[in-house]
Amino acid sequence: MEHIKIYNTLSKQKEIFSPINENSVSFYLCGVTVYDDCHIGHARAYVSFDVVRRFLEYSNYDVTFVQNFTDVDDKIIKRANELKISSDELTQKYIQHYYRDMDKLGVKRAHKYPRATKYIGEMIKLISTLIQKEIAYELHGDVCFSIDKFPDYGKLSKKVLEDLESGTRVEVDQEKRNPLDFVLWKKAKPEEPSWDSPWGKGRPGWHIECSAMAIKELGPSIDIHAGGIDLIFPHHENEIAQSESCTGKPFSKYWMHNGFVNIKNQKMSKSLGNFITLQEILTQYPGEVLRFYLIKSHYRSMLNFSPDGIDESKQALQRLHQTLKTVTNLDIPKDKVEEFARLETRFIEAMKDDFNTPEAIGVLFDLNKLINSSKAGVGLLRKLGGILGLFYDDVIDDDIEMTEELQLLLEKRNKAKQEKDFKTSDEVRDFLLTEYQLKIEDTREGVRLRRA
RNA sequence: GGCGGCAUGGCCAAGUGGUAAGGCAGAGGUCUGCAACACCUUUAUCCCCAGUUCGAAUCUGGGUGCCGCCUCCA
Repeated sequence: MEHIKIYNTLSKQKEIFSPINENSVSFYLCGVTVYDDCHIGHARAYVSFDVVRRFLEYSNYDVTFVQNFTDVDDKIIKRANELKISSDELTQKYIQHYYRDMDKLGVKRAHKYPRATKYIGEMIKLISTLIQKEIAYELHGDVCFSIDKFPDYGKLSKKVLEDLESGTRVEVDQEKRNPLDFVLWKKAKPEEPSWDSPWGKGRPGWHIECSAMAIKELGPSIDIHAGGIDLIFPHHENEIAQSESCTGKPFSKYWMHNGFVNIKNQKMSKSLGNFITLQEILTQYPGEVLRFYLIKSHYRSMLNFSPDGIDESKQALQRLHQTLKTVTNLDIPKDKVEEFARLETRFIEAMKDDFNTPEAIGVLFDLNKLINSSKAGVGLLRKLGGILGLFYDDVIDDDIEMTEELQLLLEKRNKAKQEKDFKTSDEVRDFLLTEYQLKIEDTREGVRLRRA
């Protein structure tokens, strides 16, 4: 396979990836609304597309990666009011938390993190254009997008308008021209952050920000636009409608969407309240273990979260690390060049096929076996792991604080072992296990403590 | 009600027309005072029924079960 294939939500099939301009790739990823901590679902999205980005970069594309922060929104206003702080204070805090969590997961920083509130001017321009073109209309200080003016409406989500209209869950505002028309600009209510506009004080609707930021930072037509599967409708559908109506150009060539993280067979989401924050999980597991767990299944499939799964991942990842630690020869032995090359090809082919990380990880374990049996060639493992964003930490064991007491116990056991007083040495081991929940392992590199 | 996705060994998970990758757990072995770790070896015919085909987990039709979207959501 020569080309990278990407599953495009727009066509519902895998397509050969061919960016608009030769070697450069413009990549826009929908970021978080910063009113709360990120959970495992967010991690999946950002890790998934981090892998996509890394592989494109590995394939010599010059990637410009932009990811927004939504820092104006109903939930932000509500939360800020509850906490009696400003929206700005609230969003600053969670933006920092975002960086903190993603750094631990080894997610590369975007080239730019535009924030919605810094692009109000751009949004007003877009909305004005839409009004001029009579695609948008004012309604009591709000501005709505008239979906009937965009014939392609529904092309991303494959929705049929009539079906949507009959849906019982769509709240019908009688005055809208079409019940499905969405708000571009919201009239200000008292006590809310607001900006001046040709239509009076107000704030932007949700969808317009991404159009404004993507167009401003990456141009009217971008290569890849990505986000969670839940954003397909209405968010991305609306982005397409407003952007393409405005510029007259295709908004994004490829649309990529990651599947959900479920927990107990139910979508993990803030509204359902069944989420586990990254902060929580990252106190129990190293970031790399969670990363490994997430990319162990394909980014488009559903992932049913379970702690057992993470334990399993930890165990598996540890084997790779062990090889990295014990095999020191980076070079591939001369008589096994072909065998190594075959594995490398398999890995790259898997990645080229819509970023098949589970398959690629499978190859990593075959490679692991080959390296161990030939006691050499560990450089390739490090390289391929790097494409997946693994091995950024050399140690994945939890840090165990070496207290004086622990130190004494270990010395006592060592001494007993040397004197072949195994009764005492076993007592120390049992003691550590029951009192500290720590396991002792005698490795070639010496004694190691692990959490039981 | 409309639209879409999924169903592979005890668990997780690739494969999507040519006779089932990989991981975890389990078993056997090497190592070890014993363990653990690590390493080596080993373990399935793919939800059900009918059909297409020389050949299907992979295609078609019909079931059953689970999930998601249609409202803010990665």
